[in-house]
Amino acid sequence: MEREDYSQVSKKKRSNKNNNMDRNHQRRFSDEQIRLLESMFESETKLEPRKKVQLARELGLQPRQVAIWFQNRRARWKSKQIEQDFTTLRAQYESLASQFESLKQEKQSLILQLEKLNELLGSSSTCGNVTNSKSEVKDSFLQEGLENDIGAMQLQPRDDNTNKNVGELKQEGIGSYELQNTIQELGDRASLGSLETWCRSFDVFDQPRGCSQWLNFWS
DNA sequence: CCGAAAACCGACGTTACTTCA
DNA sequence: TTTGAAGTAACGTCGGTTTTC
Repeated sequence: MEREDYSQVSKKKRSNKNNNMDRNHQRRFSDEQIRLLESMFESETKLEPRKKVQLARELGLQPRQVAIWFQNRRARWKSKQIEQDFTTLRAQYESLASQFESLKQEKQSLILQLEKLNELLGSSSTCGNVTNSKSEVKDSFLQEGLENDIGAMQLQPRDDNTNKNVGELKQEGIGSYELQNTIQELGDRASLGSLETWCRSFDVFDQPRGCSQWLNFWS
């Protein structure tokens, strides 16, 4: 259906508040005019003065009207872009937040394991006999059922001991000093700051198009 | 060549109005 | 029929760039 020109809507009373002729002439451009303007905008969002005059002549409009249409069209395009960017960033944020939540849970579980290991270490150090304490620790590992959980974890390769998993260390018969180092490693792994600092470590919010404002918005 | 004034242009915010649910 | 939200053409202002003198 064709759009109605405002000038043709005789039934409607027009306000006399505004005396400007342009505002009373034609409220909406015709479908054909819009179609041409849109196709022009698709090829170039800014018009050269000569093209503007030519297009205005083709459309039966004033060059000023064409210029204003392009200005408004650019503004509409920009706000659409902002809307799309917002949707994308929100999706990214939600995905990161969920990853963060699961890491927090992992952290909690690591802390629990640490506490148990510290308890074991405390009770073994009171004994004073290294050989005994080693076997007690081993027995306790088996009793607590931690062997599978912790033994499966590959530690960061910082030195000879931490490059091995706990199961291997136990096979070699580790002492309480080595065990403490191992616990320290676990503690390092379990340290998790805020979502923001965690994200920054991946440069997630260091994208070029002003993402800090979104971060501020969501934080 | 340099600098001030004028002209031009685009972005942005706003207004007045229409359309539609 | 009324009303509020959304869309749109046009405007005013401001700041940056180019042109003119």
